[in-house]
Amino acid sequence: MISLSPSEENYLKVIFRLTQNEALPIGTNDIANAIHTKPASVSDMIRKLAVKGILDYKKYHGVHLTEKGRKTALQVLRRGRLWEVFLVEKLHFQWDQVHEVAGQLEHVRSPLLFRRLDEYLGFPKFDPHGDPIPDESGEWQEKPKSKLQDMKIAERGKIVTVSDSSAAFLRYLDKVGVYIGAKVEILDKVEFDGSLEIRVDESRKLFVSKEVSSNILVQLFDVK
Amino acid sequence: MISLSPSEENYLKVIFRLTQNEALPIGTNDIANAIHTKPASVSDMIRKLAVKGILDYKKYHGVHLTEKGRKTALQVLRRGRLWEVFLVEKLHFQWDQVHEVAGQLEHVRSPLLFRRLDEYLGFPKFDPHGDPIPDESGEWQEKPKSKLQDMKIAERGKIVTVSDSSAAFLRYLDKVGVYIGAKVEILDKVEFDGSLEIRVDESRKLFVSKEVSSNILVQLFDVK
DNA sequence: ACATTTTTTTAGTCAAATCTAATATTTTTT
DNA sequence: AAAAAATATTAGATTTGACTAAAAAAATGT
Repeated sequence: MISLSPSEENYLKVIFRLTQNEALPIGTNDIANAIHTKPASVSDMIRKLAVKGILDYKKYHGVHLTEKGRKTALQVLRRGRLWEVFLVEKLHFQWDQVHEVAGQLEHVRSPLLFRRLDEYLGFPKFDPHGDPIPDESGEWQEKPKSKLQDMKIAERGKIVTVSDSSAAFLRYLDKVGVYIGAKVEILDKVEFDGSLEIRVDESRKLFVSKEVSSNILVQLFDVK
Repeated sequence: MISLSPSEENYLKVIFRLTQNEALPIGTNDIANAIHTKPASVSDMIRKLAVKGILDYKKYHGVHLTEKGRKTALQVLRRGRLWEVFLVEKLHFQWDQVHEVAGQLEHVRSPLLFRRLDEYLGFPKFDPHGDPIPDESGEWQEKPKSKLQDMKIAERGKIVTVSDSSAAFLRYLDKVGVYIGAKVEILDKVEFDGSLEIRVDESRKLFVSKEVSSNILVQLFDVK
């Protein structure tokens, strides 16, 4: 196994995340932005990671992780997400308090520690945000998606996709402030027309029609 | 609260330990030795810590922690020892496996984390090696000491002091390889003369007379 | 008391990771 | 297609923590 510094691990994690979400080529500005550093520093680090065989890099043409880079990134994610589960389930952190601490803990190096922690937590497959936890060989389960329309009252989840991507629909979502990644909670279901009252991002309340809620796909959060 | 780098924290911890044990002035060589670095690096770091008000330092005259330094050191110890309890009690590490991992974990910064961890572990007063865990304000309980002579068969502990410090006695202890900090386990007690068969440091077996074992003070390890 | 040994400090390098300022390349606009 | 804007890279500086080699101070032995 290759050994990276905490700083290198942070770059790797961010590059992995950015290259997953967007198929677009990702640039030094994106990375610099995500990691609170300057583009010049990113250029330096990218060259270094390329030498280590973590990613392929051609000047002015963005980066793309190698298989080795992908595997390594998954292990960093694994460590961070296991800690997140620990912090929420055992130490009763709120799920928005875990990020900073997990970000420090994830750089601790000890295979035994993570094997034991995993076991202690009952081999969780998802972290408190619903993101999958890779196993030691980098495999993970996708969390099943359900229609917003099919959720029950009081259930909560995160919006992950839409099944209708017409401009009209997307424009509507934008207007009412519903976006990929937003947290939703079902407040009420109206029998008559199948419309829903939902809460978005723990704050705004909103009514959506059955047509709309049938085209929004959500990952449910674990209940407890 | 003052903020130190992991490296500074390591120096601080070692200086605290060395100045506790030995009343003698401790030198750059001692520190360099304990921390696997070179005396020259110690000189540099000492000057830096003096500037931060962690210790007093006069060229060629050793160091002595300020009150601020002592308080800060106790918090580092607290963090490391809480993790040691966690690793042994929850993740079932052997107590000789915890050191390296706890040494990484202790540099994680988050007051909330340690308050919650402390609570989760049931506010332990001692770590798995029997060392006391300071509370948030730096107070700790001394572990009671008992005579080696008074231990029962199969009990284990760590030698912490001797009540006879004559040269003859110390020379004897030296000769048979018994020293402050050594782990002992009672293997057998001889009714006839009160002598003991003990195991030192998980390896060597040794017989000691009643006179000897009455002058050796031990901290018992927790049974479980 | 002075020579030797040990300990401590200084001076000068080095590597990692960052930064700023300047330059180079690509993309977008007109 | 040239000018302007955005993005990426290099060059050079800085900080942190370490190192080696050499000088300085203190301790020790005879």
